[in-house]
Amino acid sequence: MIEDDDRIRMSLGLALEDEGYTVRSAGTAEEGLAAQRADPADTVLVDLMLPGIDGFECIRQLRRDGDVPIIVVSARDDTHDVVAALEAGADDYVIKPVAVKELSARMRALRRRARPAQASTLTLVFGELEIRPQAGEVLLHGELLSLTRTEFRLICELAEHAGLVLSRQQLLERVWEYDYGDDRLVDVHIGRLRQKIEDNPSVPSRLITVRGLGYKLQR
Amino acid sequence: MIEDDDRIRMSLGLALEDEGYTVRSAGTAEEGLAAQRADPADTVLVDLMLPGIDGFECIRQLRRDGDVPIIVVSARDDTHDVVAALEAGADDYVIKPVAVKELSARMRALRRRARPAQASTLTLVFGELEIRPQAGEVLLHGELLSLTRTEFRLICELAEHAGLVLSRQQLLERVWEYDYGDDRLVDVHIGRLRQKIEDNPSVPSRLITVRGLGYKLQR
DNA sequence: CGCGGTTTGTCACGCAACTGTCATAGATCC
DNA sequence: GGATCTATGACAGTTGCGTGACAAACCGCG
Repeated sequence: MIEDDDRIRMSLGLALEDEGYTVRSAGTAEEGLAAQRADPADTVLVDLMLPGIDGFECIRQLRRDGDVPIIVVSARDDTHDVVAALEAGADDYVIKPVAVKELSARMRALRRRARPAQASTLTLVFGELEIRPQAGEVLLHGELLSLTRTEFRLICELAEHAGLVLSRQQLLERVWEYDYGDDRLVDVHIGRLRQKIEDNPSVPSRLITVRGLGYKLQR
Repeated sequence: MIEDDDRIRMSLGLALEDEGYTVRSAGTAEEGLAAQRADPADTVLVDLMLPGIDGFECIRQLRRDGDVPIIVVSARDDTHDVVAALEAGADDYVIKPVAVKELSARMRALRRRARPAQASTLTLVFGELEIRPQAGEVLLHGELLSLTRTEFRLICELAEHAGLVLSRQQLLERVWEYDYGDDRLVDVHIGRLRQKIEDNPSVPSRLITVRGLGYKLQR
């Protein structure tokens, strides 16, 4: 929720939590946008009258970053504002004060329409290597590889953070869901993965060792 | 547009045509539903106060037939009605009299969210395999297969997410509506389904096992 | 209400594939 | 040159999957 009026933020936030939502709120567009980038919510409520960046611009920026459902919650009951907000990329526009039940129903209705957050992760491409987390497929030179589950989860994890070094411990946590574990285990699986995704496994070009730190997938 | 008041139908219809829409209208839910079945519109506007079948029931039936965007245009400004209409499957609710510009903007906003051409889920085609969820038919090489209810729901679920891996737990939830369940159960039914839809059931080419993850229907 | 046939869920078993461990060999750094 | 880090082959234990058999539940029908 991006809303500058503290009281509304408080009361609406609590009311929505009663409805079962988890609410995070920001007092300015800048804060809200940053929060949405850092850790995206699955629905955004935004006021139009904001200090600094105004609501319309805020909507446009949210839209540029992704296709999160956006509902305007505004005190202004004016056709021009409604049209402008929807044009900017909002999905719905309700007038304050709003019945929480109605807002909640509108959020649910909108959620039904929202694309199941896949557009971004459908295919990750790294040159000749393509990874489709949803489809459980990895292709090299256009050909389907047969990876084991561990190999698959490992490469997905690396691909989601392509270019960043992940330590063995991080990988153990995320792929194996171990709290601790033997670093060698990661090595072994990296090795097996290289056999499959590297053109020359002994001289890795995609799955890179960063000595002392961990591994990364070359962008 | 499903609306029983002739004057509103007239004026709103003309106004929307000015906005560039092609409008067809019906005076009762029965007429409107029939029209939508015969030649689906890409957005439906519906009043709540209708003679015969009322607006809520009309929405439910439209929803059962497909996922056309539905906007309620009602004179009643009542939270209960809004919530009920949205629960029934409507996507938006505006109060009469409504500014045409606003209605038009809401229609456009909704259209952005509408799944492109999934309205035509009449037949899902996978090579020689055709699935008609609405008709309850599955054809292989043009011939009608006789599937059990479970097999049918299973293949529909897989077909709706063709190319994506569905885990056994996901399938249990969606096909069986179990919250938990035995993974073997899914295996067994997948096996039975393969007997019917695979040319060589022991070497599946359509209904693919993704080891450690689940199953998917090959696009 | 009872009767056939069909559908459904459970189970146990066997095969194939996968996993983690270890030991050894190799690479890199200072 | 020694210390540290990484790669890899082999192996035994485990897991995941497919399947046939079977009993319970269901269904249409007389």
